Amino acid sequence: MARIYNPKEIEPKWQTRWEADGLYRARIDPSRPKHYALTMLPYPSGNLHIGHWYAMTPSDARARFMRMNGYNVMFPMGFDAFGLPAENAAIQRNIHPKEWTYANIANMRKQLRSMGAMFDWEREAVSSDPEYYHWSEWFFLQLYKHDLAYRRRAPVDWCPKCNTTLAREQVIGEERVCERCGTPVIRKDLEQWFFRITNYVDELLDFSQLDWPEKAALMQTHWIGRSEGAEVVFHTQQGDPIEVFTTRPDTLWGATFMVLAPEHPLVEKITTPGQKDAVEVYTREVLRQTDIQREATDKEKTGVFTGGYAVNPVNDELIPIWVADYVLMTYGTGAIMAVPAHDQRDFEFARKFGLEIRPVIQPEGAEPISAENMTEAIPAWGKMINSGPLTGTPGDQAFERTIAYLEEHGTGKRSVNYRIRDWLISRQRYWGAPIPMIFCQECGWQPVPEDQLPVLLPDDVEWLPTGESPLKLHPTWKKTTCPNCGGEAERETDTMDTFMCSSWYHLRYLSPHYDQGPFDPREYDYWMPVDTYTGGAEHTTMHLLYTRFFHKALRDMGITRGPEPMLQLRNQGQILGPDGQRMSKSRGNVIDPDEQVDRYGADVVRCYLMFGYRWSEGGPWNSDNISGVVRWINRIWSLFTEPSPTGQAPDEKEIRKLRRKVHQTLIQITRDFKEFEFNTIISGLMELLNEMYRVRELGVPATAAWSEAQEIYLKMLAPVAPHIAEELWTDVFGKPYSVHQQSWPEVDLEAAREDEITLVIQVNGKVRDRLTVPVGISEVETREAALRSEIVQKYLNGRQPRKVIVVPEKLVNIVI
RNA sequence: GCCGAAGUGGCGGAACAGGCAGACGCGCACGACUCAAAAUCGUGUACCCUCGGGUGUGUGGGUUCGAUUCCCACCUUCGGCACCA
Repeated sequence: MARIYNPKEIEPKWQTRWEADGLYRARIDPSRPKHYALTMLPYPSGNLHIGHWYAMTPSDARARFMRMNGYNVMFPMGFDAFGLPAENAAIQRNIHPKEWTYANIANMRKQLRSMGAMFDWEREAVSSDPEYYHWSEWFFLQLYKHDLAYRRRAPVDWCPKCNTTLAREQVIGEERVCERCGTPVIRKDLEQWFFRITNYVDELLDFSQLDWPEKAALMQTHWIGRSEGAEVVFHTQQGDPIEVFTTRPDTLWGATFMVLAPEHPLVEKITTPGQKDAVEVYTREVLRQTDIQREATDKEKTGVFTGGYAVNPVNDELIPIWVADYVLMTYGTGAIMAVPAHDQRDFEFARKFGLEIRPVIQPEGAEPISAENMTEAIPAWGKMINSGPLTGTPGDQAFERTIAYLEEHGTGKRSVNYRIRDWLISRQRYWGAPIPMIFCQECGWQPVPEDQLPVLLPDDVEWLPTGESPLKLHPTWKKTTCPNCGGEAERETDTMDTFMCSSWYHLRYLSPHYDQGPFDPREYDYWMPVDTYTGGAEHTTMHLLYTRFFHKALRDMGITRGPEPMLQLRNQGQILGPDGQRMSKSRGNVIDPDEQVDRYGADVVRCYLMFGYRWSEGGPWNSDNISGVVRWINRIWSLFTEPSPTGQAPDEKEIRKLRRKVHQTLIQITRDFKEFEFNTIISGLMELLNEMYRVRELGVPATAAWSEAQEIYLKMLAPVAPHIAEELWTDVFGKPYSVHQQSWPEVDLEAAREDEITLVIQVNGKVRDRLTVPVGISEVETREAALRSEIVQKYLNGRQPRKVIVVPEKLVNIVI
């Protein structure tokens, strides 16, 4: 009796059965190769988004494919559960962040289960659980012990809406807005905790061990921003050294003035009494401005003369020292030598304030440069001119020879600068892992002893409308004793950046309840590193950079091993609303996955998300296109559950054709899984189904080839549509449970082989004829067959071809 | 401004070593079934055409017997960076 395809019945049925049987439990098994597949964990915002489905279900399909290929696969899931939205809910709706977070997690677990993914829920980790953040704190202490965590007063970015500092990476775009809430950040001078990610910059620039998208490596490379150059020491007339960094030491003889950042510590000292008022007015004005105003690249250069002079160490010339806000205190030394002839910014400044412009580089083949005629700086490399002893040095040697000259004379040295800053991890918020440090008036900052971890967050907290951290306001929590002298002391009330928690979650999945350390070393030895990591490209310069740093720092402490934590990375694109805009509640274009699952079933939603897009690109949700997938799934159901026509004798040729299509599809789909090309996996399965429908009418269903096709079909379907595949395999066909424990089918190359091919005949590059020829036809035979073609004869019209190109088993091009 | 990626039918997309452009699907048209509609099934579907053929993968050039694919320039869209010395 044919049944109707009813995903509402079969999907929960199998989800329950798989879970009860522990089908997806990942256990150490040294006899099998392991595969650690990881997809970025969600923030428990309350509801799963269709974007989560888009990111996770193809990852799941691929993890399932790896499992069928003999790998012992771990595919864990958890929650990045600390963070500001929980506190905002607390302030707005008077719900405790813990309550809000854990209610959301409970809901999202349910939603995640409806995907039918092979998550191993026994390995679930939640970063806001004390048993998790115990070890976030412990990692902080290890970094502190190894001098990779330190406290420093520095100008930092502050989000006035979130009431907290942010890492440089969390300030987005030219508008310099908060990564979370989009509010423009302001600059504050604060004492904060930092991690020394800059100790690892050179290693972080090495991507040779990684199979990552080039784009991701490039973004990290740009973010780190390595520049090679020289450090040169100038001296003021009073004898104070001013260090500058330059990428163009070869232009040193063209330095006609110096510029200090307004915050530079020497500004006050070198300013002469006559310039004092002007300098003070200027610096005060600059410091008043927002970063956006100050760092706008199109604004006209401003600055003021200090009255002081410095000596250029290569020619002993006195050059004026200016203060200007186009020099940033946060990069290099906060001071520059200005070479207006060869740097556009210095050029604009010099023109505006009438400072000398002196060309010292003559690029090859260019007109001789003269200061009067220049309309812009000449940044190109070239022969050194007007450069004392180095005059005449060719462009390709200028850089090295100048550095050698500086080192010989003790006035400078080779130097490398980076754009990246140390990672600011202090957050003035409640809902995060406490920074386990104690301040004692006598002993200074002291780490919390490891046996006193975790420092627990207090539950009894209140929020003031000012948005100040409740930890700071708590009456007793911060009061403690100094671990060193036993005297009265105070806890650090700042918590850690949540990126700290997510820098090691892949390690917590190894053993989420282990209490002797952050993870069980036996699990580490078997499962790490992560073999395949998938997620959004927006995490490239934050989470992914932090995670790599974390792994390398821990490796140097002997905690982790190997060069990298995540070997292979793939980024999926983004699903937009049906209007092509980013989905958001305010636009009202949000697609709710629960609704879609309710309407079509999880298998259809999974397959549509795989079929409709290039996974790496994404695109707008299209509710029309899903009907193609609905039809396809229904046609699978019908073909596999309805009786096939009988009576007709099978045709050998059709049997051969079916087997060929089956095995060709298997080859194609195997490759597509490896390459993350999910759309052609589905279209391949659609094509094969169409072929099965075709031969069904031709007596083939009574044959062994038909049974083989059905079996291979369900195995290939299993990773993408796990429920219907299981239902058909186990319940309809009565094959041994579970389809998800079957091996990936073996390709029969003989069956996949074509025995004749369509030879394309071109005349002058245009297709004129097609011939059917046997596989293995020789080049000579191919050529002759093509020339015998009537159509070719007509074009030749008795003439000899000028040239005949033969591509074996593909094409002949006859040039007349 | 700098760096990078991408532009293919009405639409999503395929073409994986430079060798049949448009697989698969949506949509549309026509047909079958039906009193009718939906669902389902079948056929067709890049454009132009005088039915010989001609044109066509953002635009213009180049390399090649042959280019969606390689090279150069430009346009558009998206992503990253942005006074980084």
